[in-house]
Amino acid sequence: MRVVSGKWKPLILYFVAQGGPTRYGELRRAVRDVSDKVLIQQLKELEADGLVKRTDYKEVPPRVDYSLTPLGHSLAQALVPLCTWGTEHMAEVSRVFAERATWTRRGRQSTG
Amino acid sequence: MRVVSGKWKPLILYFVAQGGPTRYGELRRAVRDVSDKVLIQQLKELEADGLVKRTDYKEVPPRVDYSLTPLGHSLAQALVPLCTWGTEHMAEVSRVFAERATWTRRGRQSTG
DNA sequence: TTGAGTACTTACCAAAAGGTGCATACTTGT
DNA sequence: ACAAGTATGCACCTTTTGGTAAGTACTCAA
Repeated sequence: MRVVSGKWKPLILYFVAQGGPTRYGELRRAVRDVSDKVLIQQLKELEADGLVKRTDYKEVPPRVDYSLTPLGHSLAQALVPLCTWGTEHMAEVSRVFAERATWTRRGRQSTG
Repeated sequence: MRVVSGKWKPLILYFVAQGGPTRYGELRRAVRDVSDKVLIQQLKELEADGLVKRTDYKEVPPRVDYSLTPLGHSLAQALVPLCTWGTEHMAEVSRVFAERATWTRRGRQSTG
């Protein structure tokens, strides 16, 4: 749980798993709404945990890409059923979530 | 991801899945190291998300138990591979983690 | 010379998450 | 009378997480 917890980590794993080695800029555009700081941060953590590999081509202008390690691949596999669950039950889950979001703003409910 | 994120939620799901309807006190002792406040809080969220069902027997002294809804069961299923992954790669992952925990305290590394 | 693109880093800030300790209302055991 | 067990609630605080805005060193195009 510790390794995947991070607002954007599952999404990062998803994109890197899909596209093979992925450049930083591509990830940045793919993930959308993530800031540089956080994206870098999560990539560093994934790298430190041995899930992704960072390759620096030492070119100028800079070129770097990220790919999954074998460990990362196995994790991506293990996440598939969860991803499927999310997709299948998205409607069900986000419906109750939407309801909550409504009354959460103005006080407690009175569901007797 | 939103539904399972919470320091103790996976563990709660695990215990409730294992033992069938589980009383609050049992959970409390099973999960260990969780505070009342947080345990209750996570249970309420799981309930609000439709994953667990709370049954209050209206007795005195109070008796309440928690069980999985069908949705909760399906989620527990989807978590199995991830759990397995965690178990299988625990050594690998926690080794790098331990190393990091060491130098993280005294400054950056210089892995050239 | 200005602007855009590359892959980051840093300082600062806000929100979320989790933890501690105390309170409740009632019963059972000593 | 007093402590312990039952399932919570509340006020307060710390830690963790994520976000914003700016800066870096360098190249290419206008």
